[in-house]
Amino acid sequence: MKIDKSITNKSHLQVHEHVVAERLRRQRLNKLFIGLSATIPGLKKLDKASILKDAIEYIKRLEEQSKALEEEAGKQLGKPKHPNRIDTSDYHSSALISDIQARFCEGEILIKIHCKQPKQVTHKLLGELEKLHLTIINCSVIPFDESHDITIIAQVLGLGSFLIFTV
Amino acid sequence: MKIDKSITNKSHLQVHEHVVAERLRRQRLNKLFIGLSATIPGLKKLDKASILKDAIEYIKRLEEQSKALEEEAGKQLGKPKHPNRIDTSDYHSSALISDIQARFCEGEILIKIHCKQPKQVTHKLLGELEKLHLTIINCSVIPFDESHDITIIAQVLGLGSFLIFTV
DNA sequence: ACGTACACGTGACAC
DNA sequence: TGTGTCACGTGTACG
Repeated sequence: MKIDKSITNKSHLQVHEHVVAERLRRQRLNKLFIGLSATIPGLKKLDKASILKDAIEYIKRLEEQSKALEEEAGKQLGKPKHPNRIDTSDYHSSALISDIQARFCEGEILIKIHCKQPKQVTHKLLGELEKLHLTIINCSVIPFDESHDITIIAQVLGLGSFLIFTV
Repeated sequence: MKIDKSITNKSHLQVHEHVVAERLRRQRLNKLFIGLSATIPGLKKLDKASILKDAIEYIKRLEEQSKALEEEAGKQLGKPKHPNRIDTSDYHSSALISDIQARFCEGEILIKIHCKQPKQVTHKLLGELEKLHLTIINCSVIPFDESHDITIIAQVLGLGSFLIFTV
């Protein structure tokens, strides 16, 4: 049974370009398969299905491991549920700060705050730092999206550690 | 032109089984592709090539992160003297920086450097950040004791985490 | 002989 | 419009 070539109005040249393109695509895919298999350690079967399967498995393992390590790093500092998060209810109640979060690591603290009135907030914060016997090393205020980001670096007297306030 | 079927002595039933088997294999592969794409966060194109490419990329990112976290954990347990210290020999060899130390916590990195020529050092650092596809959020330079302290805040593209360079 | 895996060319669909 | 991606059936090689 003869197939009518006229229904597909592709020229022979176009058809050949199509097969060439498909060839290129295939070998591109295969390159990626090889690359993926190279990134996976302990892979014995170079079967495509095995590559994909072990890739999924490996990614999940890495994610669990990373999460576990991060939690462990956080636990070493005390607070279990939200690692390194400290109480910031006092600042929230002042209604001056739209968003604040804080973390600390090894005696260093990082606090991020979004606020509208940087002057009042910084003044308040510097007062708090004063109460805590902290030495201000650096303080910078930059405008960002109609509000401000403030970064404060403070140092604990006596201790060598720093407090990093990124407001 | 008639094709001689006798050279391939497969029965019709056998041929059809072959077709079915290939179909099953294909859909098994596709299931794995879907599964792989599900394990990769922040994946927009569901293209096969993109899935493979982003999978490789993501695995490498996770490996680096895990390695970093492991080093951190190891140093915290084993060497209590300078926790979280990373290799800075490259910068030391430049003789531009008198002292540098780096720490990181929860995907955030803190680097402290003492240097005499802040311009060159910051330029060098910003170049490195550029290479790492980091977005510079803030950069401040303050004079201190005849040298300078530089603070750089950068953000990892795609990730929500920050890199804090306090130079 | 059988099952499995792969590359190939081809038609179809989408942007 | 063509450029890219996909699924399909088929031939073929390996264990």
